[in-house]
Amino acid sequence: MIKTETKKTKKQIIIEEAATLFREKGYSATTMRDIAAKVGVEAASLYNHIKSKEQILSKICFSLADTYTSKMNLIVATDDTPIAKITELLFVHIEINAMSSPLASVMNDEWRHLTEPERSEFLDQRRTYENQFISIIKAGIADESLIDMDPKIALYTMLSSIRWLQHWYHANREMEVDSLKNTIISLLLKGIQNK
Amino acid sequence: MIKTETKKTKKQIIIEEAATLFREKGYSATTMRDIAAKVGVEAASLYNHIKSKEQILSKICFSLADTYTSKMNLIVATDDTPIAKITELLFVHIEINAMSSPLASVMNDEWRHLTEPERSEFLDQRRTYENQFISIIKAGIADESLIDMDPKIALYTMLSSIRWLQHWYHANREMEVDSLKNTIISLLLKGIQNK
DNA sequence: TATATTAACTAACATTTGTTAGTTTTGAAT
DNA sequence: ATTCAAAACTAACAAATGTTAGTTAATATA
Repeated sequence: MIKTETKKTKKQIIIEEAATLFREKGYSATTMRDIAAKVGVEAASLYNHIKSKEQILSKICFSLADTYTSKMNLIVATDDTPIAKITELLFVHIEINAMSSPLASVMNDEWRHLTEPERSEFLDQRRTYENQFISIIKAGIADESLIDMDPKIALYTMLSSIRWLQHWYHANREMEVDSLKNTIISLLLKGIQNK
Repeated sequence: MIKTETKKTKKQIIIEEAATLFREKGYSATTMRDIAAKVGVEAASLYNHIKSKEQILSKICFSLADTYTSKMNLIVATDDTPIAKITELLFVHIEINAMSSPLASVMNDEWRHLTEPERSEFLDQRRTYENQFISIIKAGIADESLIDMDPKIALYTMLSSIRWLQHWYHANREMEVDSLKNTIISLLLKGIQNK
């Protein structure tokens, strides 16, 4: 079969519907029959397209993890200032968490239901990403564009601060994405205090 | 039986062990038999102390929600400046998320498995809390101690930024809690950018 | 049209799940 | 020592779960 890019494969549809359910109810509380009903098919028919329930989760986690990884590699390769790099990375996180589907919620909250060896692979990939991010923060501290602080705390606080978007934003679409971006970035760079 | 405060009731033990498991594996993936094994008892014996699995979750969510609510009421009643109030509230959040048991994780991540009417009650209580917090932020914007920004974005970003502690901190106990507090508060008030 | 592959279906499976029933053990108060 | 309630136990349940087997319908290729 020729795969055109306009038409989604059934596998993709299954993964997307599953992701929506995983975000709503969590991985464990979502049954194959739930997913099948959303797709419009019997539960057993899902297995013509996917190998197992866990493979669906795996595909979700790694597809988004790969997106983050490749973005990071692009940004690392530039000779932007540390602050410019961080700003760009935060843009990526905001965009993915605010806009992109339920994938972000699922990757962030349900990865722990992966079994070995996928679980370790996922954590390795995440650790690599975090280390790259921390190097950028350290470079910013070194050239004194950032205040002297624990880079790990700074990283986790920044990344964590964006996570609420994945739960809240799709219910509050009235906010403009660009103003959202600017508000959050300004908050993280300059804080909330006046002067 | 006389309830002394030094000795935990079996019900409390069950709830604590359950909370640990709910944080590790999630509510749905935790079975009554898992909990029973941790308590050192058969699954059926749990029902001499608790009414249902969901009641355990309910107790966890509301006990911590009540802690937040009463802290908020204390702080609202003072005549501190908005920034002082916000700082104090953030201290509370940091302390609870970093120190206090698995309750925080469970309340934050597993409340959606509550069924009605508990689910709505919980959400009502949370909304009330958030509205009180937002009022404080608005007061700070009004007296120009805070920069002019969307109070909702500021609130969610700040509260969300602290959540990583519940997942990460108990694995990284070497950090001092006080320095952790100060770093995060400074980051949120003044940002990461130098000058 | 004939053929071969893809993907749907029904039926059933072996486990696992939360929970109840009924019984025995424990331990404190009389 | 006897009593009685609290709390443990064993056994079992009905429902739900992920998945497989076997079969039929749909669709693309020859």
